[in-house]
This record gives sequence, structure tokens and C-alpha cells, in this order.
Amino acid sequence: MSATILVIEDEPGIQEVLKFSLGQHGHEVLVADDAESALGQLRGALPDLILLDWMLPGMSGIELARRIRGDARLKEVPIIMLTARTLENDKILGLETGADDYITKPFSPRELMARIKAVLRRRAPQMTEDAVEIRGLRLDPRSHRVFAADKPVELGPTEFRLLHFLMTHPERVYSRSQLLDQVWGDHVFVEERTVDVHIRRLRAALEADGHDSLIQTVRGAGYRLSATPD
Amino acid sequence: MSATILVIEDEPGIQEVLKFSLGQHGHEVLVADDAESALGQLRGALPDLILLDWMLPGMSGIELARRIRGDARLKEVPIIMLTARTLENDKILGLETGADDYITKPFSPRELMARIKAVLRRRAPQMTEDAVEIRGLRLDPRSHRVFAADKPVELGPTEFRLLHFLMTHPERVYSRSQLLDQVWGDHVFVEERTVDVHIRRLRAALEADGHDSLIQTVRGAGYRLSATPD
DNA sequence: TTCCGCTGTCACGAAACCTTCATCAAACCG
DNA sequence: CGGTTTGATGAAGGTTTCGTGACAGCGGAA
Repeated sequence: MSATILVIEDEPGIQEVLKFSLGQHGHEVLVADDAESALGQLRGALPDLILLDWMLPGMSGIELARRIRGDARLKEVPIIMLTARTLENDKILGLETGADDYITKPFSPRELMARIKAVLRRRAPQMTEDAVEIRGLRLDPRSHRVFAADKPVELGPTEFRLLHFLMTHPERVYSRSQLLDQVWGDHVFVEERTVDVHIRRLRAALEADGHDSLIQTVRGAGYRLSATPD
Repeated sequence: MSATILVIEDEPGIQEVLKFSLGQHGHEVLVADDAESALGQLRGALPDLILLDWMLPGMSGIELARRIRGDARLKEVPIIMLTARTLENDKILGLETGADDYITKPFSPRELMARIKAVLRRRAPQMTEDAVEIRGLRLDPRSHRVFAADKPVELGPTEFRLLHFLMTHPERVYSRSQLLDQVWGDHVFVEERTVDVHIRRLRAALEADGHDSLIQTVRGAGYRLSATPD
């Protein structure tokens, strides 16, 4: 699965490197040269993760991180700080401002990818490429396929994302609003009842192998994917 | 989800549109033409949300937002900014104002409603999500499930909320009207006797595993959930 | 171009649910 | 022990929520 990543970095060289290697891993990359431009971008659709350089012209990265964490709409977005120094207090300060992780320059693309994956797995499991399996139903983001007892299941794009989200967040109820935010996107506006329709299509696709019972309706609350039957 | 919304907007046309479409969705609407009038209104009962035009005669919307955020009594009130679509605004208007979201004119009523809903949900006090367990009866708000000795218990929405409240406030008597306030909501007009019926249904659901004895009637006072039998 | 798959929306009907009411049982009080 | 108060119970009516089928718009493929 690919995530949208906002890179806030003023050095064009590093910008390019990041754009390239993130792109290689299937991530969508947005770039900002400074804090102001970053804030502008954040007014639109939210990225799934922010890569933030510690040293920026104008408002520093730390200050920017603080602002992001102080904003109701943005505070849930994971931040990884890029820092040039390895001083111990830098790390502490960086983490105190609300960064989810930090990485010191120079860094290997491999290390960066590993950290991104770790952060995403913690904050947004459906953004990682890990396959998920629950009671014989297996979803593999890499091949973008779903198997029910080793038999392929045909799903539309939205049903796939929906199932992916639910499988990476099982045993928990999500309201229609929450599902719209998580599966459709932050600034997408569709009717809540549309979720019902996609749930129904998803159930229909899983019905052949009896896995439709995984998806449970919680009246008055939303939907839940659970290995325990009702 | 109906709320009281303060609209701060000087253009009578937009004022009317907002009043109409917010009203359509069951929201209570207060209107202010400028910052002074708005601050006057805010001295009274607090609205649940503020819709604030960025361009206002006199004190600008941004300045007003800053004041609101700087006021201890007002700073928790969510703000959605209405902005005109110009590039300069995008650059200048960061997050410094502390707005919870922005919407650019012209906007569709549907989009506005969606954002209002999203903001209200985000700010909504989410009740504690920790699971509660008393004598083998376990209630988990996250999955919205109740287990009696590891076997699922079927409950309607109201019974679930009722049990949740009682389990998080055990060993204490609550009168019918207290339960109505706590479980049904503050300003709800419902007969007190209705509580009896839901208590009964809750007991019936718990009876299969003998947990109905947890819910005790205190004659002349109300109901109590207690681990100690009568 | 047409065809086809996907999406979002709507309308309708079924099911679950809430509230109220009438009635019965139990507890309390003199 | 009668009368009274309080709670339990069962059923009915109305409302809300959910599932389902249909359909138009859209964009890409043929």
C-alpha cells in the first residue's frame, strides 16, 4: 500500500534523493521548501506522514512540529524528523516536540524506509505492505490480492481498501464517519450511507467462502471486523 | 448531531445561505456581523462551533480567532474559517490562528456540513475506551462488545450505554432521573418509567449467565450495580 | 465511438429498537 | 390485615436504522 508523504526539506539535493527513493517504494511524495509552504499544503488533504528537516530557513523544524501538534486537525499525523547532528539533546528535544521518530543525516535509504514502515505500522497499519490474515482470509497489499482459503476473491478498489483497513484494525467498531475518513480520505465528502453499500458489496464478494460473517454490523455504532462471531 | 453554531459573517447573502442550510440540518444558528458583536455574543452561552469569515470589517477574522484562542473560556470552541480563494491567503494563512479547519468560498453546503460534522466529532469528548470487568462480566467499548464468561452478550444500543455507565460507576445508587441524564443525555424528555424497561431488558440479556444479579433495585431510590449480592 | 466496471446516491421495505401504557406483583405502612 | 406505593412485566405503536436493488455518471478500455 502506498502512503502520501510530505517532505519538508530545503536542500534540493536531499529533496531529490527522498523523492526518488520514496517514489521507488510506491509512496506519493509532496515537497515543501519551508514551513510556510508546508502549512499551505497541509490546508489541503492530509498526508499520511511528514518527513521534517530539523533545520529550515525561517521557522525551524521543531517549531513547525510544535505547531502541527498543537493543531486539532493535524496532530494525529505522524512526523519523522531529519537531523544533521547526533547530539543527544537533539534527539530528546526532537521527540519532545511530538515527533514519532528521528533519523540522523546522512542516512541510508534502507534505514529511512524501515523507520517509515515502523511508524506507519504503529500509526496507520493499512499503509504498510504487510500481508494480513484472519481466519483463512488473507489480504496481500503487495500483489493487491485477496484469498479466501487460497482461492482468489474479486474486489473493487474501494472494497479492497475497506477490507484492508478493517483487517488491519480488527476487533474494533468504526462509525461510518470514521470509515469515510480512514478509507476514503480526510477531505472527501460522500454520504455516510455510501459506506453501507460498499460494506454490502464487500460482504457479497466474501460470501462465497463464508467469510462475510467476519464483517459485523453494530447497530447504532458502525461496523466491525471480528474473528468472534456475534 | 445538532449543535449551536455562531456564524460571524458580514455579507447578508452568505449569512442567509448559512442560516438556511445550517437550520436545515437541525443546528441552532446565532449570527454576528462583526468581531465586536461576536465577542458580545460569546459573553453569553458558548456555541458548540464558530464559523468565522476571514475578511471582516474592523477586526479581521484572523485577529478575532487569535483572541478567541487566547481566552481561557473560549479557547476550546472549535473554529472553522471561511476564506476566499486567493493565493496570497494560502501563503499567509497558516495554522497560527488555531482554526480547526478551513473552507474556501465558494463552497457547497454539503461540503460545509461534512466539515462541521468532522470537526464536532473530533472535538467530541470521547468517553473512556478502557474495557471494564466485574465478576466475569466484561464490557469493551472499543469493540462495542459485552462478554459474560467469554461468551458474547447481545445488547441494544441503549442497554449497552446503560450497562457501560453502571459498570464504570459501580456500588452506587442512581435514581431514574440521574440515569436519564447520564445515559440518555441531559436535555431529553423521556418518562422515568422508561428506565425500568431498559433495566429489565438488560437483566434479561444478562440472565443467561446469571449476571443479572449484578443489577440491583433499591426501592424508593433507583438502581445500583454491585458485585456484592443483596 | 461503444462497452464495461466502478462509484455514489436514492428509495423502499424489513428489522431492530425505543417509548409508552396497562396490568400484575411485591413491598411498605398504618 | 386492607390500602397504598413502588417496581416488574408484557404488549403495542411509532420511529430509527440497516440491507438491498436499481440507476445515472464517469472514466478507461476496446
